[in-house]
Amino acid sequence: MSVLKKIEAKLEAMAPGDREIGQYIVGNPDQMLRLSTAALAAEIGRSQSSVVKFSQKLGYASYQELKLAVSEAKAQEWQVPAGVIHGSIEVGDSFQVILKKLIGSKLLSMQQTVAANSERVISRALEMLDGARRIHLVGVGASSLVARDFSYKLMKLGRNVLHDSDSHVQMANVSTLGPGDVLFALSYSGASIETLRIAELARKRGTTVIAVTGLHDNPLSRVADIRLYTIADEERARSSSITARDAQLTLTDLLFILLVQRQPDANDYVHNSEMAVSVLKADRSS
Amino acid sequence: MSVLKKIEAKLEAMAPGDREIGQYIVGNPDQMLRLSTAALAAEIGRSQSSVVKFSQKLGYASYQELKLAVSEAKAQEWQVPAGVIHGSIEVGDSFQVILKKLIGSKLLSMQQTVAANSERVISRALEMLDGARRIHLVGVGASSLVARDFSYKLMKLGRNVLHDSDSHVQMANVSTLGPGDVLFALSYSGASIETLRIAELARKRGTTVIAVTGLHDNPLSRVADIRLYTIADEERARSSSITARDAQLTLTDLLFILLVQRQPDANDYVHNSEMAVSVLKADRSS
DNA sequence: TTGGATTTGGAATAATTTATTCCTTGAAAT
DNA sequence: ATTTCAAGGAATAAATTATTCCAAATCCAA
Repeated sequence: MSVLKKIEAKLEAMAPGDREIGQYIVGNPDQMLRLSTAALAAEIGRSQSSVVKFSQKLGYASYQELKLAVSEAKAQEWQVPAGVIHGSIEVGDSFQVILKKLIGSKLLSMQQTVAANSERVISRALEMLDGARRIHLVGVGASSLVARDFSYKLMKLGRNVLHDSDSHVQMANVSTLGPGDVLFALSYSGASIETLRIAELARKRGTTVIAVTGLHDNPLSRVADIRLYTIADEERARSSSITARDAQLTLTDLLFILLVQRQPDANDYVHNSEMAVSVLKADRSS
Repeated sequence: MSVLKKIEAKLEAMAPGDREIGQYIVGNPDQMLRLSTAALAAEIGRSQSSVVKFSQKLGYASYQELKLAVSEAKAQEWQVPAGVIHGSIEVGDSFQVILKKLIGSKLLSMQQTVAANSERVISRALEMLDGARRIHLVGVGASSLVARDFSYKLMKLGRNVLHDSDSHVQMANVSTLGPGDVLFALSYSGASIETLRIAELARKRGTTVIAVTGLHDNPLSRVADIRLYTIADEERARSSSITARDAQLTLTDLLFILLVQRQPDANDYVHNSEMAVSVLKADRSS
């Protein structure tokens, strides 16, 4: 946990003097970094020594160490840039601000998505995908694109994959599935009717269903054998479809890479398929 | 630019003593953060005052300021986790390491991609897209998925969009284009034959061509009126298709958001299209 | 070359900052 | 009421940082 969070958490239990110091640091980390113990003490009307003692009570060897920790904490915060999480992209924003907010939201959804899925569940999903006779990928709308992207990657690994962007075709394909096959269903809402029906049908036929949905209760994940979750900033319609897609891609990319890890000859497959495609490239200098 | 890069750049022009100090800091930023001027001086066998002077020559008011700058620089580095840039995902990597590397590469390509396109070029592209009678999106393979994703978004804004994943159909569509239309062509290599031919044809018909390619010389961007660039970690086949796609998406997402910004009624369009889709959702609790 | 000018960089020292010690105060416990 | 102990500040010691000054090295121009 970052120092700032740690201080914030302990604030309650602190003596009044220490609390004032803590509040100041949490509230003004930037200033604090450029203040000496005496200056900080003056800022809040306390003694210089109390600031030093504050640092030590938190377990740091020196005030400088505390500063380093604060600096680091602020850095981690950059990762999820200040003001980004709670502020959607606004009409008045400058180009630079939009860039920061866009990348910030993307990063946040990626991080939260990987954090939302335990290694255990991921490796169960891997087992299933790895052992599957056939993998059927379903999704509609934007999720369909992610499904297709994942299907390309799985094909590169020589897997037996089924995907069509037309949900009727998807439905028709389900009737050929059975035990030993895997249905990989993507839907951020977890409520897309077509995807849901297909998952239900597959389940009935004994096919293992892996669902990738948002982290809210939803019908699709209730149907599934293995539940994977994606996190996007739901509130903001303007960016939500972007981050929901990024989250899904992060998850499928992760699964792909982990499959490559456990398939010794994966590089050959990938290499061969890339060679094959390169025949369709023009000479770059032509 | 980060202090470390700045120091590295100036290293050449420095006096021997300063160079030694600079090298140490660049090489051991972590240690440096915990060293006093005297300790750092002792470390490399120089005088304490020379360290102070070094800080001042770099334009910092004090050694502490330099430390803050270094700490910040290191923080930015964290964003692109240490070892990620130069290390691809290896077979022996643990789950946690893979997560970090994956997100690290994704973040890096997003950041570098937005940095690679000047605001000027982006706004020219926007002008074109905004004023276009029709927008024709082309791309094959993975780029086709990005093209489709972008086309969905443009449709949400009520734009006149043309896209088909079949390159023959794409080609057929080109013949209906003319001046006032825009061709948006995606290809990381910039050498996909179909996309290239389509772009050439469109150009001949007076259509404005916007190309999104990797940052190397390539035939597609040579044909284009407006050149946008994507950055991916080329070297590593295993992740390159992932980051190339992420870079393309970052760019198209950015364009989409900027279009929303300049279209006053955009929210209505987006809202309406989302309402329309929600008819196809099951009740989440059902 | 040679002699002045400039730069480099260290020693000494001043100034500032940090850490410790010691003491007072006040609140809780007995 | 007395003891105990935590809180917190004043004083001071220790350390770190900044400045000044000077010697040596280096660079130029004549």
